[in-house]
Amino acid sequence: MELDDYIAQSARQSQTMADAIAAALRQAISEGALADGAPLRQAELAEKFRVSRIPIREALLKLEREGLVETRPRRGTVVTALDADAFQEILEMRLALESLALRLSIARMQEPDIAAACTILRQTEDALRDPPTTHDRSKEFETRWGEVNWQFHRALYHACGRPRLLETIDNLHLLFARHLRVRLEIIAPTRTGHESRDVQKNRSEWAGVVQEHRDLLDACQARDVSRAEAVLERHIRLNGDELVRRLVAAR
Amino acid sequence: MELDDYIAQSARQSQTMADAIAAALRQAISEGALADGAPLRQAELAEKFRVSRIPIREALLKLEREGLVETRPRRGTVVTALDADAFQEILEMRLALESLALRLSIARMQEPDIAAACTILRQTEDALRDPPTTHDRSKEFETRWGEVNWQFHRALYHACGRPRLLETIDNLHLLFARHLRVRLEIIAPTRTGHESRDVQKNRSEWAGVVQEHRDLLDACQARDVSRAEAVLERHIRLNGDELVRRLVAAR
DNA sequence: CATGCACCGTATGTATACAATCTACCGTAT
DNA sequence: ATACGGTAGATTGTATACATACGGTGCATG
Repeated sequence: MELDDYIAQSARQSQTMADAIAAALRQAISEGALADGAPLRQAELAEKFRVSRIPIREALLKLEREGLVETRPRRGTVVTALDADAFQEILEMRLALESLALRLSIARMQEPDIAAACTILRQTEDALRDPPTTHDRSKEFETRWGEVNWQFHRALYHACGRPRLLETIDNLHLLFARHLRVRLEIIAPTRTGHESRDVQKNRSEWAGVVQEHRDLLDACQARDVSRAEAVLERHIRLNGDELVRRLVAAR
Repeated sequence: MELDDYIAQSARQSQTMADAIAAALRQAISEGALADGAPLRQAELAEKFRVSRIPIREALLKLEREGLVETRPRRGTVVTALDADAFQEILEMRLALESLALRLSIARMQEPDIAAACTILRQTEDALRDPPTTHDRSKEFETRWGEVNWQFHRALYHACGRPRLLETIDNLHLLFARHLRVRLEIIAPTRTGHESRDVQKNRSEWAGVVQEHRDLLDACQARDVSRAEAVLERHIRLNGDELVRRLVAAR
């Protein structure tokens, strides 16, 4: 997918070009279309998006805010590269803030909130029952699954009614997901002969995740804060530590 | 203090005008020189800072990132107004993240870190022993004290070695401190006749804060994580809840 | 042969100029 | 009198053009 395609999606729903471009770049970077440290030259992007460098610069500033890119004055902007330490740090922050959001959320959760989370959980299960067959669809599936997976978490936190907290959590997740994807591709690139085994392995991993989600929802319904937090902590830690381990092993 | 003065301070140490202007505006807003909801018109700022609107726009984008201002497309930028709920939210986030930072910090603290915190604590005590006499100096004193107070917290968290975490905490504190200042001015404006009583009251409050800081440092030296966290939580909560109470009572 | 310096290409930072849109005011019609 | 629509002013968003600093290459020199 080229940058040109990203822009078309968000062009009309944003009120300014800078916003649309920021959204397009955000998605492109998040999907791993640009490698760690890849330079983002203003003139090049301006040509691609058919705008001047002004909205490009403003879009890059927004991305810098989110930690997706880094700019050194007069030396340009590059996609942020996160090492294992940074990954660990983001994980710890997620743990602290998502625990907080969950705790606050449980106290204020109503029926509709639980119903929404339940619906998404079912979608997750459906997605899991319909595994990808070809290699091309495997990656698409992975992306889709990652999204719906995060939607579930968001649904649980939504009732907390803390906009800044939710925004920060979203931001951290974005960073997390991007580097999760990039690193996994580097560490375990899907080779032609090993597709099915990789998918198989992921399927069983994901089944575990779904189970944890179910536990989480149960605890929320029961308004059992301490159990919910324990499950969430374990949930995040399991996935995160697993990855940090692979990262450390790979370097 | 006029905006022109702010710029002079940071003009030479920043590499771009946008950065310098962002720093100047940040300080101005933080000090409460601009009221909640005050409009920041680009042309006006451009004239004040003797630059074009381009670096102004970029500075405003940086401030938007930090939550100090809010921009609605084609409708301009205003200083962010925080209500009691937002204040509560920021307090909760501080609690979660500062606890995390402190916990991580204690595990990695070395002698120099403790010595640095100790030095700052002593400065705090000195500042307290030298109270302001005139009304003009009272506000200046308050600002200075707030800074050194925060420096102590920073010193404690510094050893954690988590740059993103520290940045986020700093950002939250900036928002917190700004609105603390603005709200207190609104709620209890220092009238000519009541200066000394106000200062007196603040002095006893602050003495309590210093005592808590000492407890905190003790717990860190003893590497007693749970005690340190308990003291910190109580410390932040006391100050915060006190303010939220006043805010709610005042509206 | 290594090292330091000067020049040039390239990319970013900023100024000026133009376009688009929002707000406020005023006139008109009901 | 009030509500509605249109126009003018002001303000933001973007394009184009210019200024400036960084990095590399080549040459001169010790």
